Amino acid sequence: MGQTDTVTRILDTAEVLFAERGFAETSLRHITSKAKVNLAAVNYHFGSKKSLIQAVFARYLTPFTERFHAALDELETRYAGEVIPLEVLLETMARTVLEVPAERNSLKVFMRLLGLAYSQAQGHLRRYIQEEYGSVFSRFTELVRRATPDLPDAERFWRLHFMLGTVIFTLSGLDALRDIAEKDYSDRVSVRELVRRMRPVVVAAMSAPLPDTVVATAEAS
Amino acid sequence: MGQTDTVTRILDTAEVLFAERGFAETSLRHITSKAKVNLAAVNYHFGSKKSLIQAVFARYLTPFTERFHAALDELETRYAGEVIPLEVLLETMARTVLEVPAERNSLKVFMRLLGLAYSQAQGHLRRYIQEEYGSVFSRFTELVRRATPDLPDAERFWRLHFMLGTVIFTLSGLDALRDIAEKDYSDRVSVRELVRRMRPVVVAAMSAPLPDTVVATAEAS
DNA sequence: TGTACATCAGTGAACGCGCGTTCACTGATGTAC
DNA sequence: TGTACATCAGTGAACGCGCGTTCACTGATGTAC
Repeated sequence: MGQTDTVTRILDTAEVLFAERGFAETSLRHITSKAKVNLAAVNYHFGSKKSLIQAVFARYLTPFTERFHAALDELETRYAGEVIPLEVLLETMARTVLEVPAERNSLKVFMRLLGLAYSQAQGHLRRYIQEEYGSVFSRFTELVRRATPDLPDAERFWRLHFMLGTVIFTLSGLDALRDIAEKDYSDRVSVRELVRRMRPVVVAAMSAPLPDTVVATAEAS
Repeated sequence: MGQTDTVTRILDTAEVLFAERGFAETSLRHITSKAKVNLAAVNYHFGSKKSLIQAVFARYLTPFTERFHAALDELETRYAGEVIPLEVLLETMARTVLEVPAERNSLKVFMRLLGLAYSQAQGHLRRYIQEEYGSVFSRFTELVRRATPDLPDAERFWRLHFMLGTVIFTLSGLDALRDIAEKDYSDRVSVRELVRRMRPVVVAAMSAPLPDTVVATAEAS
């Protein structure tokens, strides 16, 4: 068994188990026994469990960042200084998000990892992701700013995070929600299908009217 | 130290630590030492760590369910068989959500706990919440159904959860987001202010056009 | 060409540690007669 | 009224267990001379 093989088997198994059960709840023993690899191999190849977790993320984030930058380059060239419409920006992001994990593993796993990373309050993970993701996300928000010139900056900030909440919550809690949807509505959805359903919702949310400037206590209509 | 005191100290400390660090990452030793209570007291009063987690939820959900039922009773009386508008339903839920934790602890903690509960894929917690408090949510979604008669059932389910994601993500990561908003946009918001900003976004999201081919996909209800 | 040594992926067993839980016990208060 | 017993919140120490990590080791392959 060559190095590449062992390392890959560990990463493949780890990402699935992490997504299924969370980081703390997944032991190295579970990973290595399922991957049919020696227990000590994780520490030999990655140094620690923490580094293994970061390595799992890197396999997604590095190609994502690369492709998203490329996609934005392409858009900027195509629109040649013109404002890129919001729908196009969102569509491009969605396409890139769907594209990258499709080459390796499922989007669900990636999103659950992202959701877990966000819900880790102490967050060495969030900091690590910020470093990998930061530049491409800033670039994206700047383009969104130009596409929504009537939105006050603070309002746009909050709405983007409202939508980030939608995406992360839905896709990271996917199994739970899918169980309920199937039980109550006989509705079996793929991740792709869900992302498609989110699109008009996100566009409508970003284009919603501004809240009333006067804070009223209870307005019935 | 009377029973009430010990039990309350455990619950008060546990909910804060769970919200900060997650369930698996918070040990009983950490809880009991911070609460200045004997380690064995948790198992004495609650039976197990799992039951303690459920008890923490019950302290929020029981009063919430009670008040929300009462608020819906009042609405149904007021509208006397007429359809209750979506805005009114959302406003009523928002008011109840804001009201309950204000009596005890912070809304932020409650939302973080909810977010954690949903992201546990294994989900004894989700099942517990569903069993104990499902009825009030069913009642609410039935009223939402009447207020949005043009939305397919499955679509409404997903959109309600998209919005649940917005609320949980935003309010549970409140401190961090608020810091960024203030630093970058000089925008200081209260929780009440944020909920006000969410209202038009949520209404727009629920009223968004259906995705292109949604009816064509396999779901025969 | 043969010999000696270096490198390195991989291994099996053990390490110490923190975990949730258990258990025999205490001491205060309530209750029966 | 006094005595005996019951109840119950709370305690201190220990239990067994699974955890991440370490370490001395193997065995295959590469390299120097």
